[in-house]
Amino acid sequence: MGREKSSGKSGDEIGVSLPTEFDDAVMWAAWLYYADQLTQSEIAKQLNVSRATIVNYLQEARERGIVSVVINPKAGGRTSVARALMSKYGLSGVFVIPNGTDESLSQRLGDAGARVLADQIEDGDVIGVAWGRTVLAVADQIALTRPVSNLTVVQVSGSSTGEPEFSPELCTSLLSNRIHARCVNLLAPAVLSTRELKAALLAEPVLKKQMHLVHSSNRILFGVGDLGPRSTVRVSGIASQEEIDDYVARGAVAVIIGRFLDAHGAAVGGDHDDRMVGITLNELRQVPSRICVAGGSSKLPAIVATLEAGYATHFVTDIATGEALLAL
Amino acid sequence: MGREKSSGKSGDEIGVSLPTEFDDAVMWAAWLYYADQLTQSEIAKQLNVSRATIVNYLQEARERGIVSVVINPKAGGRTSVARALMSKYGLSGVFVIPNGTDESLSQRLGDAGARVLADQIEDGDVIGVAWGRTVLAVADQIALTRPVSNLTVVQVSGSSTGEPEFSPELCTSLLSNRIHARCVNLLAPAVLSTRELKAALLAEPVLKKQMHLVHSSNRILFGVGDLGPRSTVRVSGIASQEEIDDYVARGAVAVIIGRFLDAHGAAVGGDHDDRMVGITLNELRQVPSRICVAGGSSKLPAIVATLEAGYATHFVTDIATGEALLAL
DNA sequence: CATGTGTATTGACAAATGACAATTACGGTT
DNA sequence: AACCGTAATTGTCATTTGTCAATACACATG
Repeated sequence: MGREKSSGKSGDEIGVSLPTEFDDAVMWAAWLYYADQLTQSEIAKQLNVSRATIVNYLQEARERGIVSVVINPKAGGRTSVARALMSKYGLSGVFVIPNGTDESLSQRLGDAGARVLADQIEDGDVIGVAWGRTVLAVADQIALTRPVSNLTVVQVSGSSTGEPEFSPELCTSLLSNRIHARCVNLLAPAVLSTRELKAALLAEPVLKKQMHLVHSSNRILFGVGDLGPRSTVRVSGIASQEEIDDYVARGAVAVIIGRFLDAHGAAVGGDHDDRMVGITLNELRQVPSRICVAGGSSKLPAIVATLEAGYATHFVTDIATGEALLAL
Repeated sequence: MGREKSSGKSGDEIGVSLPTEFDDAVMWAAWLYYADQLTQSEIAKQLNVSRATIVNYLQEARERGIVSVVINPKAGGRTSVARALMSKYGLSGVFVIPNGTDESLSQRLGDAGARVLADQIEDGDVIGVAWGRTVLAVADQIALTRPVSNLTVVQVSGSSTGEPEFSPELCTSLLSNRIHARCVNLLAPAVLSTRELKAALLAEPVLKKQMHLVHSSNRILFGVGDLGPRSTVRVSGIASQEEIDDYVARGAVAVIIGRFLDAHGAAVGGDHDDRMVGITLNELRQVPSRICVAGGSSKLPAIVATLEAGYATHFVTDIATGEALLAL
């Protein structure tokens, strides 16, 4: 009576033991609850267990992805702010989330970004991934609601030696893991000490192959960094404080995927820029679907620069930032 | 204060008025509840309405498909019964739903079938649709959780003049409507009085075109009918009681898409069969993905016949029927 | 200007739910 | 056979949620 153990060695399982064995009980509880709309008590009666057990089963079902709640991304793009942003910046998709606490902003944006990305993903996609707190939040919360096969996730900029908390490698591998994709980490530092060394490294067959994959991404996910004193770039280790100050002196207000932008989104190049390994801004523009996730008042000028120059095709933000962008 | 009216003629909407305008409030309530996991009271506070209103918003969000609960069809296929059925009948997918009341069986099967179909649907699909109570239940409950474009739904058998409650036309048009697909109704009766007339009709350019589309379906959805006294075929009007009795006398135990099968799934042909307009059993086998939805003890022999002969690639049933099939 | 009609909203109550500590069952080990 | 540690299960209670009749509101009509 009740739920059979998941040990799998009981007599009625003939032959091969399958890898991901679902407990029938969990699946059924989920079905009866979410599809048939029975109450937990009714299900408990039917399965001969206590209601509390059903609560646990349902939790498990949600955690294991047997059931998931999908919020139609089309609907998110139909709020008034989202539509205004779409027309103002010529974006093909915008998702705006409601207000919440400031501390949880990147978490909440990550959730939204994850849903937007998950919705777009198709068989055979090659998904480029940048890095940063927000990108990591997306990677951390993404979950596919339908089976997709043959995905590749590729790191689009070299690996940094600094802050490992939201490194390119971590963002890439976490995301690929969550969506069961092939993972390609760029086997190169983000910045090299000379252009010559960079050129030599990129000439290596391994890297040539990897960079080729970077350039063939059909989607890319990135955040926007500002250049304030506590900003992500300043702790990321991709450039020294002096180098960053130099970029600022030359008009930079934003960073995307390691590249610096001025107030109108034009590239701010230079020696340091030339020594960086990763997708360039012009290459970025070649990617058909470019999802930018960013929000927060401190990033406003940086976001404006990014959007104005058309680096994104899809934009995920919060309502406060969205309204501020429209007010400008 | 509160929710703005959806009249759409207020001043802040410049230019074109978009067709499906979502109320921001509904969208936000949905987001805050399902994504941010706030309680209804918290959301009510934030949006300055009563909690009861939030309940209504959330209901509306579910009804309008802004949020939907998806049950991973892969998981449904991993219950022990589903896997046993897959191997016994060589099916590539099986979904088994738990027990419930007998009256609601076709509703519940319809829900499951709808989810299985919705999960499979891809851009550009041509979906053949048979008819019957179960097929109608699928059509009635299907909802896409992601945007899919360029779908065609095509009626795979002629239109009957009998029972209009679950006619081929209704099944087809309802389904196509639900998934925003192009709808192709076969402009011909299900049965003609002579073979010659049928041949003449099928020679018509319009029908030639339509039949060509039928044959190019890449998915097909059908139910299974038995031949008992109260069965669907007997009220459908596709054949007279005498004709049906004749089929039975010649060994028929099942009907799928208007075609009669013997106990092992072999076609039971004859004059009446020759006069029918619609996909044939051999043509059916050419369709890559064939979803069969059926359950109930009275249909057991009919289902066995259908599955044994390999007419289905995917099968949706209830646990009672599933276990009975395994016990045979 | 009163009146009707349909829809959106609310408050109050009953039901359903989630959290958690206590309890029980189980597999492996002396 | 007794023991132990882990994991599943349960009872209880505070919180959250759904329902429903009553009310407010906008808009059209006589």
